Amino acid sequence: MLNVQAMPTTAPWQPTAGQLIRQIGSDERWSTLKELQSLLRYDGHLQAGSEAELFQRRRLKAGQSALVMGQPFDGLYVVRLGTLKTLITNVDGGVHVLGFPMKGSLIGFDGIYQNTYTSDVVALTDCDLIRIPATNLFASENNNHLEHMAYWASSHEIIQEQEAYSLTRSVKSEARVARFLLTMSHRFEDMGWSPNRFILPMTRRDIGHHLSVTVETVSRAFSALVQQGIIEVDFREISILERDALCHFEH
Amino acid sequence: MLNVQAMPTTAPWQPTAGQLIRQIGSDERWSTLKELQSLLRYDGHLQAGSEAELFQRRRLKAGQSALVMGQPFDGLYVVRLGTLKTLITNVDGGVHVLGFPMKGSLIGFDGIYQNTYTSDVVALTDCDLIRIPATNLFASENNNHLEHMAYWASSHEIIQEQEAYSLTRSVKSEARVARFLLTMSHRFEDMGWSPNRFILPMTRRDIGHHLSVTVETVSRAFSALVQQGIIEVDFREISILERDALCHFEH
DNA sequence: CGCGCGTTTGAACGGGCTCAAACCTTGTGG
DNA sequence: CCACAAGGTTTGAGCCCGTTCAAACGCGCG
Repeated sequence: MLNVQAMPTTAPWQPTAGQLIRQIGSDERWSTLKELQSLLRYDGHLQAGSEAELFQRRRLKAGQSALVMGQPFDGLYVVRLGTLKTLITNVDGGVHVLGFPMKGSLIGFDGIYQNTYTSDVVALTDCDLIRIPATNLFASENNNHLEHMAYWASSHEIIQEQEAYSLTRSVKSEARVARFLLTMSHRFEDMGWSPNRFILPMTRRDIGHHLSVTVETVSRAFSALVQQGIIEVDFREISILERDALCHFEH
Repeated sequence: MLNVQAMPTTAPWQPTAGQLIRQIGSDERWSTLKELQSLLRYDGHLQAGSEAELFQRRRLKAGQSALVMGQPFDGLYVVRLGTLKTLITNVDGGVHVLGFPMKGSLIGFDGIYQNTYTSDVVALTDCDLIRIPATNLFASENNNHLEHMAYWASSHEIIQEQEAYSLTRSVKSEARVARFLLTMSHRFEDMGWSPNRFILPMTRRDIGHHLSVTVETVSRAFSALVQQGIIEVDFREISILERDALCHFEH
């Protein structure tokens, strides 16, 4: 399929080309509107038939593209399982990671304007997405609570971007990494996992591209936090020992 | 006048509380749905009655707050005239300017999630806003094309934020300032004014807070561009002499 | 006028980038 | 199963750019 990846200079993962077809497993299932509401934590009232309305799921293996910049908009996706990264690529090849969608995140919203996705979304782990087709979104004859929900959720996404925005310059890299870890910790806790011991699904490079620092700086910040006894690091596995100290950094 | 600037540590702007009432001038007029569509550049088809539907306008003098963080969501606003700044303030008083809404921009979208605005929006010049009340937005009994439009426009805003996002670290400050000037130039051109000669409505400090650099760095970047003969600067007035050279910087 | 604020420029410091090397993990093919 | 390759991670050394501190000037407004 037309999965033309944005490639820096060399080809990252070639296999993605043909796999978007194969990703449709035989054990494909469907999700209800009710599950969507639960994932998005939409507190609006349920309506009759919310169990009957079905949405297709989409499986992705780590490294596959969920959305490709430039492709025509064909709907929104809600993450049911796994972690992805949203990134934009400059003309000169420089990349910036906008965020790391996880369970309950809404992706593809940027494609509504001008019917084209404006960022790439790549799976970092095996993922399970729920597709909200554009047709369902805008063919609001009887029920427009679906659009309501997407509308509401996208507002949430904007806020998250704003928060991530404060992770820019002028704040020492160590503080930014500390804040990033707290954000991840909070998100893992939201998903029902341990907030003090988790495995980062992304590379140091991804983190760096998200925080706008280099790989080395991220690594050095981790080492510094370890040396202060605030966290423990074993490659991707992070243990938070002194949460208060970590919080104290983001000031 | 009530031009109380955002100040750290001490009380922010007390007056705003009572002023939201007084801002309603006597010469208040109304806007049609058709004007809204034109401002937002929404290319959807017009519907019957789009001339009849009326939306209240809201006048602001320079320095007044359009939206205050924490206040309950009561609708969206579309900028009809003037320039504002959207900013968030950290707990330690550090501010970050998310953007500069101008004619056609949609503001207040972040308030939909949890019914509370999450950022401050302050008028830099005298402004004229069009209010889209929450009641109109969500009471979509017969017409939901209003919500469609807001939905669509908010997607546009997200994209703009993404673009601004690439103005982070690792890009030399001079290049970021150059890019900022090009963005402003483009926006002025969109509004029908000269793209090569315009007056910046914001201070160097605001620009710095937007690009995450200090006032001095912005000033030095301007000076450097002047010295290279690329632009001319007379306080707030900017003249672009060598657009190509300016474009060449953002690489 | 004089105060506050915006703007500009200079000098010195420091933090993050660049370049480089070493180690480890992971996946692939023989 | 092992060897090898590719890429992720860590650490070090030196340099550059943006910050910080400081001072001067212009402008608007009370």
